[in-house]
Amino acid sequence: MLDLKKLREAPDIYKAGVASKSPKAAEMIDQILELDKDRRKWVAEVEALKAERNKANDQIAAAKRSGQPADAILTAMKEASQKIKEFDQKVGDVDAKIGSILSNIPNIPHKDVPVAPGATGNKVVKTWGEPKKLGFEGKDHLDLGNVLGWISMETGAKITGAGFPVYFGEGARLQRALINFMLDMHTQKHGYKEAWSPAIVNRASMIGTGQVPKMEEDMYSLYEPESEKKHGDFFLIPTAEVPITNFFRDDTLTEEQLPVLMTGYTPCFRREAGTYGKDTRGLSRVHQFDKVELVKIAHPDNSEEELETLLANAEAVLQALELPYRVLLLGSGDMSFSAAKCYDLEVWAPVSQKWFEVSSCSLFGDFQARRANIRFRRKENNKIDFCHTLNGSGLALPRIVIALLENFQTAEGKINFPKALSKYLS
RNA sequence: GGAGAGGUGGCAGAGUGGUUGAAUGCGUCAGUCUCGAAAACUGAUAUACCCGCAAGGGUAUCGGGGGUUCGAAUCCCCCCCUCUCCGCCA
Repeated sequence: MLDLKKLREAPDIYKAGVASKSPKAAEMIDQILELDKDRRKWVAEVEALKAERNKANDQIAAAKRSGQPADAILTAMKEASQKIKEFDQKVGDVDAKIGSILSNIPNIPHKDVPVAPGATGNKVVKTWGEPKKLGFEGKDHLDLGNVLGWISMETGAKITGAGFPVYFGEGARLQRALINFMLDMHTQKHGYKEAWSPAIVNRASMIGTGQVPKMEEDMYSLYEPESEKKHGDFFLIPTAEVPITNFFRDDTLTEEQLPVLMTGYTPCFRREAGTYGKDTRGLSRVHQFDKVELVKIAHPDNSEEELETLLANAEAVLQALELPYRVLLLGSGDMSFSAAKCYDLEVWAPVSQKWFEVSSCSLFGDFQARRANIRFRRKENNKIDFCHTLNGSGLALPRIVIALLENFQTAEGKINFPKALSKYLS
């Protein structure tokens, strides 16, 4: 959620910022400013009326106490109250309109972000390791997974539907191994506190981190509007970012508590509507997957540095797994709705001959904190201010499995997992 | 799922239609006292929004939403949450 006050003061800066992510959304800013003018007019009027009514109420109370009649004020106030109700309605309507438009306007990019449409602004800022050459004709991850009996897309399709992989044997164990390996690293080496959370959240949480209302269609929803019985307005989480960030919704933290560093494993559920036929082979794009997430609630003064360490924490996983990767700084057109600055980590798969995105490390500024009302109190002046939020995958499993299988396969069709995993796979 | 009790400021806890943004206690902060500290005393101690350069003024907020009323923490309705008992269950 953008700050309406700042938007009012510097509309052009915001318009340019929003336009660099979504030209269409930028048009909505003028609408908002118009409505805001309206709103303030009505607020001023209704509040003046209420002030009058409050005074009259005191008079009525005083009259009653001393046994005087108050009929004249009473009838006058009856009318005023009717008017107040009408004006309140108007204010409420405008508020709702502003709120619904504002909640559909994306965050504006940080100054470091290249401004360019689509993915054209993305910049490779780092590469680590050498893209591997196998020296023999390898299989891609799905063929390997099938031959080894570790991955079955067919079984998943039978019990659920397309895009729900089932893992068997060592393939199943590999999931557990990766989750434990990553959680141990982040809690023991990087100072994160582990959380284990529900995978179902309410609407307020989805709004808090920005998935709803804009991307509601991409979310699995448990709401059944046509049903007589209530099933609650619930969603399956698309990422642990949602529950973990919302732990702090409506909280006012002390300055000493910042930064909050939290990690957690959860399953993630994504409808991926409209992406059919694009990079969908095997594990590249699935509807349910597992992920270890990193979340930070940071002080606004040093949130940019926190993004760099968050990125380094995610990179450490890939380095330990000896997987060649590159870091992309996303351009404005390719960033997610809520992000102000975002790095993608992409890992190389030598048989698929592709880079696979395994992590997005994002700084949201106060965009999510405003929506979720996550604040802190400054020690020096006792004033309350919004926190900054950050998060990044650390990491998502399926594409790591792709990279592990393809990079570490032997000519004999076996997998020689990197040392870092031996403790978890032995 | 059934029955009951409850949800008030940072915390505890009054308040059942009118000078209650909310008694009182605790906590916190500042001051007095002290070599310093404790104690005691004095004062301060919410958030959001609107008007205003500011000083300041105004409005709203007692789990959330709606209603009754000139006026709601207080009355009515719906929802959420917590606790106790029963049922069910990994």
